[in-house]
Amino acid sequence: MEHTFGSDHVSSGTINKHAVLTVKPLRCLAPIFPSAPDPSAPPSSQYASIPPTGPFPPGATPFFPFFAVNDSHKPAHPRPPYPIPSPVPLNSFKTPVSASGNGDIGTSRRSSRNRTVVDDDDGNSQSESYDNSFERNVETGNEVDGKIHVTRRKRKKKSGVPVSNTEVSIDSLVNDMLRTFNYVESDSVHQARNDKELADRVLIFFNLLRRKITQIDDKIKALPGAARRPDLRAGSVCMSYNVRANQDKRIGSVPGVDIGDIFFFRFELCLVGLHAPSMAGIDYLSSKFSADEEPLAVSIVSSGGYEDEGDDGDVLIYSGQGGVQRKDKQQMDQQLVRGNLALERSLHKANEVRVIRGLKDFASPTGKVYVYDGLYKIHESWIEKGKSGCNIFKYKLVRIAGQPEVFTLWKSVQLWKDGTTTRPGVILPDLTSGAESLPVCLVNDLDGEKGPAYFTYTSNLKYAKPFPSTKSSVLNCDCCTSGCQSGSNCPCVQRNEGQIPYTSLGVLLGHNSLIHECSNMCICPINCRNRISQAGLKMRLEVFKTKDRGWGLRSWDPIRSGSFICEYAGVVISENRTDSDDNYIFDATRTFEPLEPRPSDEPVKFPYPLIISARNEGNVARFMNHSCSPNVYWQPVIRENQDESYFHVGFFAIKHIPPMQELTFNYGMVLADKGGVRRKKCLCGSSKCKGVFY
DNA sequence: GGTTCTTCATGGTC
DNA sequence: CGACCATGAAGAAC
Repeated sequence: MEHTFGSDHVSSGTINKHAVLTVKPLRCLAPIFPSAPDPSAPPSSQYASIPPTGPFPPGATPFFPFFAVNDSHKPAHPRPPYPIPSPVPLNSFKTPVSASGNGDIGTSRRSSRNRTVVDDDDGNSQSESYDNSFERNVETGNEVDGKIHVTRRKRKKKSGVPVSNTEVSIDSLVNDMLRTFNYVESDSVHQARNDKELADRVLIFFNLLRRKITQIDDKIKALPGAARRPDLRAGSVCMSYNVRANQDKRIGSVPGVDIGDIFFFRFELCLVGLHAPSMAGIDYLSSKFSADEEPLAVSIVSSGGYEDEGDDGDVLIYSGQGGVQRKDKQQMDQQLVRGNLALERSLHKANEVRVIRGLKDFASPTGKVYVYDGLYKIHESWIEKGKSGCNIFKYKLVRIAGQPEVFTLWKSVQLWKDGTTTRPGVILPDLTSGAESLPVCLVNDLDGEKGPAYFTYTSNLKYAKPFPSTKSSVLNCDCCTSGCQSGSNCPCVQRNEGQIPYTSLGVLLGHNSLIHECSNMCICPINCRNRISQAGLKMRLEVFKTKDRGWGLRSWDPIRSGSFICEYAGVVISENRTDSDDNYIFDATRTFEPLEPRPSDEPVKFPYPLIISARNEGNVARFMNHSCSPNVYWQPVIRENQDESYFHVGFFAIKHIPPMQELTFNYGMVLADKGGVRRKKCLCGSSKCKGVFY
């Protein structure tokens, strides 16, 4: 991506804060504090004709704007034009299809080669007579049938293990997801337009599957004490069905993975080809595949398991592996074998080594976030005595110059959050003036502009007319005083087809048609798991001046894919009152590209009209710019009222978003026959850019 | 080719 | 909250 990781910060010394703070428009940003909508006013006739029954009326696509993966009902769209193999009941995801058959869902193409990409003598990465792209791989497999060995993945089969309900559920889930994602032939995942898109798709699939498996585990209580590892199971499925990228090990950078990209599971590193071992910290080319018959290190994960030192952003002291008896935890001398040997050889070969740093994820106290920190070279190695008195190998890695800042940026953000240092370029420390649960600062470290045009900050969505029937004194749910649970009889949960649409971390389970949240009509507390989008901002955001697209929005915190970011606040306006000069419009009547490849790749429409103007009053969402390859999408959420014409627009992360990367969503397309909407030139810079937006 | 072995993970429980 | 622990899966090594 084009973000520059703060390298262009104007130093704080160049900013006259006093002058900035006296700028009039911004001093007038008086917040309007959240207030309940007026229930006494008459209902809006604009939406009154829409039947409140069912998630969607007949004929409306339930897949807006994306698909819905739901194991509780079958997809409602007609059969796609291409042949879909009948779902093969997988015995278990652990033993995916051992039977023969062409085109079965279980068929996984996996060539038996184990080519590697190695450095030549000049230090340039070159392919060993083999192009790493999967499309090429598939081509070759088709053209020279037999040369590229097409095999099914064989897994160890545990004998005598009964197939549990959980596994049955997961099997059908996997089948559904593979179909929905059009991954029936595993190769179709690789129809991505570029490396980045491929890596993104792999991660999206993995995370959707992982969250769904978590949900099934929650529902079907597994044996107590049994460690449930949705990450490993989802990862294993991805491996089996070849939903992965950059399978061939290589030295140097990995296509589709940018420096600064973040990951939340070790398996994600594995699936995008950044670091193959599922647990081990050192990845290396085995001696068989390296030029000198010596192993060479390709990547390391520094995650806090050993006594590493990495305080300096450009130097990392990394400990070798081994020396710990895993059963009795006894310490012993480390040996110069495996990863340690590979690092030693890489020191002499002076090849680039990818470094992934495992940092504490402050957003979730239990969690860890892995940050790809770019390429390093090993400068020294030595042996020292560890705390236990045993020998430990140490390696000094130095970051190659000229790469975008990552670790130093993370450290800066931490200091800003602590209040230890001030964010350079701050114009206003909190443009919401306290209307949000967290401050949102306004920053310009590019030029002299002092802020956006005047507007009133509100965190609410205002309907032109209040809710209709206000016999809503009837409680929505009065069952869950400690928060609602999936699978319960809670009416709010039932409206979501029996499942709370969020994980325990508050991450959206999948792309739903419509989310029914609990509300202040319910007895459950505000921290109920079914009230994610009304609990306010959870991450530190900033509004900043972009290079060429006015003001934009980005986050100081890393964002997990599926996380709620904010809703679109403003004033609901009617369709015929839209003003072509209004640049702060959210328009649900436009057509939207599906997030994922679907049988028909046509844009889809949301079945209800909703247009919000945030020109005069709005929240942070009004600063989100358009992009043709966005990292945020929107999702209708119903809360106070069960009438589906009164929904909120919730924004969720499509993928993991590193700190300080601009948040963007797709504004949608306007049909050609509709006048009055100005086209604007799109500057998103994406390879999929359509050139214009509305 | 199968099997063993190793491994800076996880999520739960205490 | 930290220590502990059972369960894991990929891939190198044998």
